[in-house]
Amino acid sequence: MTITQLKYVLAVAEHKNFTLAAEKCFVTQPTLSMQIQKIEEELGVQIFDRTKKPIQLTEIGQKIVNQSKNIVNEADRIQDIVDQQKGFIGGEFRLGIIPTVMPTLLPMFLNNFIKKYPKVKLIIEELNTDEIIFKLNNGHLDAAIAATPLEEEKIKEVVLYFEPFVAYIPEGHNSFQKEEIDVDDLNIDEILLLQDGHCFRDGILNLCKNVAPNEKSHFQIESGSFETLIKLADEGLGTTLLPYLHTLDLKEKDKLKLRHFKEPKPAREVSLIFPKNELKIHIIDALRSTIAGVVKGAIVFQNVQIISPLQKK
Amino acid sequence: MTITQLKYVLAVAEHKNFTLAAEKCFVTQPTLSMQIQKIEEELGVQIFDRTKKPIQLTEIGQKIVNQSKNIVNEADRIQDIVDQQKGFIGGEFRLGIIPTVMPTLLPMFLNNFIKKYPKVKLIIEELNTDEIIFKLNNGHLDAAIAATPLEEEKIKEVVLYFEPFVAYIPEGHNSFQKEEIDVDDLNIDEILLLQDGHCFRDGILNLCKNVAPNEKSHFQIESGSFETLIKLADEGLGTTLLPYLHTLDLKEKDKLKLRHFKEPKPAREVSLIFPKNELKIHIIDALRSTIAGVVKGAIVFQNVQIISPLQKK
DNA sequence: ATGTATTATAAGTTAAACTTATAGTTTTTA
DNA sequence: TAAAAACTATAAGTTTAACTTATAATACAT
Repeated sequence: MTITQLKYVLAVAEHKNFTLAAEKCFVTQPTLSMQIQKIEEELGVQIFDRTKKPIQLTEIGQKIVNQSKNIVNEADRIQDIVDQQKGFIGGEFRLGIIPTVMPTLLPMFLNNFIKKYPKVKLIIEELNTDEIIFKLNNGHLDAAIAATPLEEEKIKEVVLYFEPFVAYIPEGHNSFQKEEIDVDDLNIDEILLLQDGHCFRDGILNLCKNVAPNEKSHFQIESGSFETLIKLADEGLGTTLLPYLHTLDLKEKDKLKLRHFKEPKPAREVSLIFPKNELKIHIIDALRSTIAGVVKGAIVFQNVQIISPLQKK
Repeated sequence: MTITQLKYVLAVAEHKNFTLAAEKCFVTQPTLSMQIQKIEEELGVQIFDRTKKPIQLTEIGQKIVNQSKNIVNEADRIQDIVDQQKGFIGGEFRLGIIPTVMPTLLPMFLNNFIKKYPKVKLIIEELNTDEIIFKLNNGHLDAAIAATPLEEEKIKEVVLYFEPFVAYIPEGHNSFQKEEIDVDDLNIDEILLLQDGHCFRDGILNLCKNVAPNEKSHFQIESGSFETLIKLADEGLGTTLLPYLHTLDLKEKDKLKLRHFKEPKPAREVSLIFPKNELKIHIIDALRSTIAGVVKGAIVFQNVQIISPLQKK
């Protein structure tokens, strides 16, 4: 059994097709057929059920594939270990970003980063906080950008910036006339929230003091995007909260409905998080400094105080 | 980079000697020299410092070795997965046993087991509970025998037997005259304990109601073996507690100093514990049934009640 | 049925791993 | 300190494994 054979197995399992998998592995199709026959013979089991079209994994095959992913992943880390020792900044780097940060932050730093570190191949994935933690722990992500603190045992957090929340108040609302609003002016029942799984939601819930943290809101409409929430608010269904960077993209007409909070402004802490083993620390640090550079110009509120640190779920 | 090369690296790291390592790998010494040069060249680092005698790992080499252990270990599990599917009972099986169970239980079942399952190569290691949990979680043990419940997330527990505690009271002691004693007759300050790290100690501490669980005993002599404790007790330094199976080996003279507890007798729960993935479940089940068979004849107390289940540390 | 897509087999080539023989080092010991 | 011993590296040649090209076999679609 060789690592190469395991990679072939994974390729076939992924593409369900020997010919295509062979291309992806940069070998010919007969090579794949032979090598997979060989490992099947060595183990004494059928990994693939070739009678089905497209090809299917057998029950035992699925288990072998799962374990093979571990092995191949662990093997790839050897090179990471060496790269870190050498201070080499390059290779694949898998970065997770939460949905409420992705559209505003990514365009700000991506171009800068890839120009400055052309040897790094960034693989960026939009994931919610739970998925990020899972994938950081099992090695399928090298780092991620998420709202913190998370207080996860094996994950280190480095704060990138504090982003204040801005209230979006539709015209008919009784707080619309105020220039600045207070946290207590808003009630959890009238705030439109993102759907479950977005860490941003946790932040907002903690922000609203008049609701016990684990008491469930009876409000049922929860959206996956701020655009939807804004439209719902405009329909008179409530108010919503936007992270500051999101408000920069609004239409001028909608910007009139924004109301900043009085000091101390509620804010979220956005951090770069990564496994404590610090395997790719050089790339992580390059990323951190690049983001710090672009954010400095965008976030005008320097001394934001956090009045509601996000709690770990 | 191949799994074979990683095994060669591990062999050299272990034996600090190419010639010996080559033997253990069933290849000639030049093969090892060449393959290790090759992986060093591929990674672009020196794994071994050959200027020192015996050969030493470089700093980066040590990291590579640690990661290689993971990879080789994970690779070996592929065969385990296949074996489980086939119901095959054989191959290496690494079993950890806590020190206070080892000398009494192992001789009882080992002979039976190796006769019944000659294809299994048992590798038995005496370890304390913390080490066992660590090694079960990282795959360096397949199963273990320990006092339970541990309530570890990734570990499953199957009770083997309940073993009552028996008090060992030296002649001069004021409880020596009693035929049966009560838990309350003993005080933590006078009980001689095993040194820290032995889970048995936790059991005893919980047993003594007149001491708060996290309050430290001011008694300083803690031994690593029951033989020492018995001698100390005979010197008038206190009493001690012995698990029932240990009392069977005592000299007749010492057996006179044993006092059984009144019902409900304090006891410890001894279990076979193993990772929840149940990779080698067939061997584990073979082990469980073998031990159950021999213990049935030895533990005469059938309906022992546990009055003080061991707490997780 | 016949063309198409896909996998398996056969034969031959290339490359990798291994062995034997020996040279070069360092350490031990007389 | 010279010789022996212990150990690692190199060289040359062999064996084995991996890979390619060519083609056969199989399943699927129209």
